Amino acid sequence: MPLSEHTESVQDYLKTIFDIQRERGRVATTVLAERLGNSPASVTGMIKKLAALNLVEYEPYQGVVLTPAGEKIALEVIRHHRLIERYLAEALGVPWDQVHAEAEKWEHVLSEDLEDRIDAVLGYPTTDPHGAPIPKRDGTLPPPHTTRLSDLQSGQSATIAEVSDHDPAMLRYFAELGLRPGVDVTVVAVAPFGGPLTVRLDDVEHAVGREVAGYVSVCDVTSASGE
Amino acid sequence: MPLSEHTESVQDYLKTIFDIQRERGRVATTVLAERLGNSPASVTGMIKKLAALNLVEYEPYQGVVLTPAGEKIALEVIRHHRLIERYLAEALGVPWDQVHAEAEKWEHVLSEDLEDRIDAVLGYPTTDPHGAPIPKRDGTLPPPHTTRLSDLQSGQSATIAEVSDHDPAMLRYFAELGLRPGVDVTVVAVAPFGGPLTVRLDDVEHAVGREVAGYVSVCDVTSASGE
DNA sequence: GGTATTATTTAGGCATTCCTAAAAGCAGTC
DNA sequence: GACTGCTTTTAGGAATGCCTAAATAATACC
Ligand SMILES: [Mn+2]
Ligand SMILES: [Mn+2]
Ligand SMILES: [Mn+2]
Ligand SMILES: [Mn+2]
Repeated sequence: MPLSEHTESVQDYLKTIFDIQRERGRVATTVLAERLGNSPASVTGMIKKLAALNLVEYEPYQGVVLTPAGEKIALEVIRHHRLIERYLAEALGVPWDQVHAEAEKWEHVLSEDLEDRIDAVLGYPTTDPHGAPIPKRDGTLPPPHTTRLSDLQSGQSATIAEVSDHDPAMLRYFAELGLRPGVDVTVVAVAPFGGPLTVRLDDVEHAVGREVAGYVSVCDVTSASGE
Repeated sequence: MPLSEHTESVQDYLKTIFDIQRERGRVATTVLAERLGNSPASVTGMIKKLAALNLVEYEPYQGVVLTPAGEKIALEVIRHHRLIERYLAEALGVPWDQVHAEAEKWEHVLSEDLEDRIDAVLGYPTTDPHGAPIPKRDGTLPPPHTTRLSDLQSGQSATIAEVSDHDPAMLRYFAELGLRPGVDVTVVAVAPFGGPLTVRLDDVEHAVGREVAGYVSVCDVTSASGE
C-alpha cells in the first residue's frame, strides 16, 4: 500500500507522531496539536480516523502510539522529506534554512521511481543537510543521538551530529557560526546559572546560549586530556 | 498574488482552460469536464467559483474565457509544469513518457525560488521534452504550431516541433520510431482513404497511422525539389 | 415551428479537514 | 474526598471539491 493511498494530512500526522514518539513515548493530543498547528479538537477527530485505519493505537484521554503500519508510512514520508532536503541543497543549491519548507510540500507528491533516482544521483546519502538520518528503503532508521551540545562540560570536544531544522532563523545563525554536521567543536567554558557556553569552531570562539545549544546534537565526545 | 493563493484544483482548471482555449476559442463546460475527468455538473460549480474570483468570464450555457488574471495564473502553472518536465528528463533521467504525471503533481508545490534555480541549472530552456514551449517568467508564450505531420504531402520534409504528451503509450511509440522534437522527417508516401503515412526518420522508413500523425506538429516544411 | 437530442445547470449529498464553544474527564492539592 | 486547573472530547458548523439525478436551456432536424 503506497504512500499515495493516504492524504497529505494523514501523512503529516503520522510523520509528526513518529517524531514526538521518539522524543517522549506516547503522544498526547495537545502536544500533537501544538506541533501541527491545529486545534486539539481537530486532532482528536483525525486521531480517531487514524485509529480506524489501524495506523495508530488510540486510548481515549491517553494519546496515541503508531502501529507497525503507521510507523512504516511515517518512515516513508520522513525518507521522502530528508532525501528531498538533501537533493535541494546539493543539486540545486537551496540554502539549508529553506529546504525544509520546500520538502514539506514536495514529500507528498514524490513517486517511488523518482525517489530512487534522487537517491542514486546523490550516491545513497545517509543524512539530510541538518544531519538527520535518512530512513532506508526498508524502513531502517538508526537511533537518535542522545547527547546535546548543552550537555557537554568545559574542556570536552565532540563532532556536530545534527542541528534542529525547526527554525530557519536559527539555521542561519548556525551557518554564520560555521556550526554544521561533521564539524568539530570544543567547549571552552560553561557559564553558571544556565548561562552561555563558549565554544570553539574552526579555531574561532563563540558564546552561544544554553537553550540554542540544546538544539544541537553531538557525537564522538572526548574530554580534554585525550580520552 | 502568487500561485499558492489558489488551490490545486483551481490551478488545474485554469491550465486546462488555457489549453482548450488555444485549440478552440471559447471553452464549453462539457469539453472541460471531459479533459479534466470530472462531471459536467462539477465543472459548472467550479466555473462559477472561477468567475467569482474574476479568473474567467462566464456566460451561462456559453462556456468560459480566461480573464487576463486567469491567463496569468494559467501561464505560471504551465511554466512550472514544463520546466519540471524538462528538469526531470534532463537532470534525473526520467523517461519522457513519465515526466508528465510527475510534473502534474509537483507543479503545484514549486516555489518561485526553486523555479528560478531549476531554470538556471537547465540554462533557461525554451521547450519541454515534448517540444512544447515554456512560458517565460513574464508570461510570454509563442503561438502554437499550426502544421501537423498528418498535413504533409508526399515528398515534403519538415522538422518535428512538438509531440502530444497526453498518452504515455504513444510517447513510447514515438521514442521507438526516433520521432522526437528537432528530428527531421520526410513523408515518403501518403496512403489514400485516410490511410497511413510512410515517413523516413534517420534513414529508416516507418508506416504511421493518420490519426497518430495528427498528434505530431512540425515546422520548417520543405517540398521535394528544394523549396 | 414543433420535436428530439444534446448541453448545461440546479438540487441534494457526501467526504475531508479544519474551526469554536461547551461539556466532560483526569490529576494533583489541601 | 472535594475542589481546581488543565486536557481532551463532543457538538455543531464551515469551506472545498467532487458526485448522481433531475430539470431546463440550446440546438439540430424534419
Ligand atoms: Mn508535509
Ligand atoms: Mn532536515
Ligand atoms: Mn496538476
Ligand atoms: Mn509536455
